Amino acid sequence: MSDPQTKLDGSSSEEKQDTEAIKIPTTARERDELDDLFDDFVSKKSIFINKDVLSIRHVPKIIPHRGEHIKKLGMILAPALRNDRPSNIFVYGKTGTGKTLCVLHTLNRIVERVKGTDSALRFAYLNCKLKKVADTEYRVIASLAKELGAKVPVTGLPTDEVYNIFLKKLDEQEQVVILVLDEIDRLVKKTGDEILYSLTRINSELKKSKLCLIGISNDVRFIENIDPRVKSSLGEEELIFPPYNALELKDILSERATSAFVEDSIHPAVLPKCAAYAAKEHGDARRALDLLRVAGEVAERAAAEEVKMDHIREAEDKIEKNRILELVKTLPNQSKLLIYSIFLLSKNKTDKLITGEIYQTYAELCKVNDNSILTQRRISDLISELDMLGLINARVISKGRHGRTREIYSTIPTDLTEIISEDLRGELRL
DNA sequence: AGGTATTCACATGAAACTATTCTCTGAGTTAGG
DNA sequence: TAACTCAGAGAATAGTTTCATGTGAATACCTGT
Repeated sequence: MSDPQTKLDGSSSEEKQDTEAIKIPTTARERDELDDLFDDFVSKKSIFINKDVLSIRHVPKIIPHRGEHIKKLGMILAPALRNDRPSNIFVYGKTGTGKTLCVLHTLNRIVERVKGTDSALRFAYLNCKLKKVADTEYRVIASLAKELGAKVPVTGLPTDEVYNIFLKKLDEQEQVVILVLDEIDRLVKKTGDEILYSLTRINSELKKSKLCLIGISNDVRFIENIDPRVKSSLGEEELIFPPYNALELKDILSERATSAFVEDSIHPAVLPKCAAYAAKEHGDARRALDLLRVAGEVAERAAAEEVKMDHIREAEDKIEKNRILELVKTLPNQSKLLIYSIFLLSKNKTDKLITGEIYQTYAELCKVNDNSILTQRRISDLISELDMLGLINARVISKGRHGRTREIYSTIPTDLTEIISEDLRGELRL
């Protein structure tokens, strides 16, 4: 999959089968533009060697500028090698600072080390952000139990029953189990800290096995307002991941770029530019990698042999547009109607809009679309939400005798509003 | 001219209501001993 | 008989509505010069 050569081979043979299946004799067809395009693509050298290296899921062998952290993690977790319980760890850092990466890397290495010996050690990783998987107490415990190989029904059992199943499975054999709870702050925000309390207390109920918890959070204030008992036991060891600065980001990028791109296919100014862009956004390595990947794709599509600054600029634009598009797509229907009315109004009007006229347009749209009309009170809240998302700009002003209202204008570039409007029109049957 | 009161058009808060999702329970079903 | 499945009840939650109160400055009105 990762090797472009095999990928191309695979798809071309598939294509052949397909054409045979629907019985279009290739010889009878005139060569057309598409054939040329495919030929071009196949014959041309790709500037990528392995694009997967730039994806978020990729776990690289070398993690630059996190040596200290990995070492510390290793030191804390090392007792597991001797079948002792390592201290619980609380890991904190903003998104894209390499928390998850370092933890998984260290755990993989430990498991690798244990392989072949008789000490039993395993780890389970759970991302609490994922809806429908780990966003309630029941689901977390059920997922954990599943990770350990127990069968748990999706619903129908009392929580403590699932808890018992989990406990039983855990205590089946003599082993050290390391539990990684990623984005633990979300879990606690949604369900409270009871699970954490029971998980931190679980060791006293276990006879054979030992459990070690690693909590990963994006939010440092999170640890301040949880149950002090949980706090002290989860935070036996704490590890803070500071954001990367531009120089470190550049190192990370060049590290990955060497295995992702063909040699000499990146203009020297490109990596610093990517790094600077991400450093601006609180040192998020994810962003930097994303930008580089998209820039590479842009360059490849433009048949360039080198990723240049122009490609970066285009990629930046593209990523931003994608972000907005995704954001709008995931909005609830009522908000979509609202934003569509804002687009409609701002098309015919140059100056700023106010809540009242938006509400009117929205109400009419609802009628046409056979949708229930929300109250102005609610719309007022929805407008604030759109403002927080950065889709519109709104501020409260007082117009004296003419009352107090919000001044609103869309911050989305006009060419994008056209695209979104088209989408919405189709989706909302307007 | 200067000061005060009014007024507009919503903003903002709190409480109440509603629909949906979770969790729990008990009853029915199934499979294996 | 244990394990599983499932429907229904109650609890929790998110989304909304209703009602009440707050807000800031343009404007209307008043007062004294």
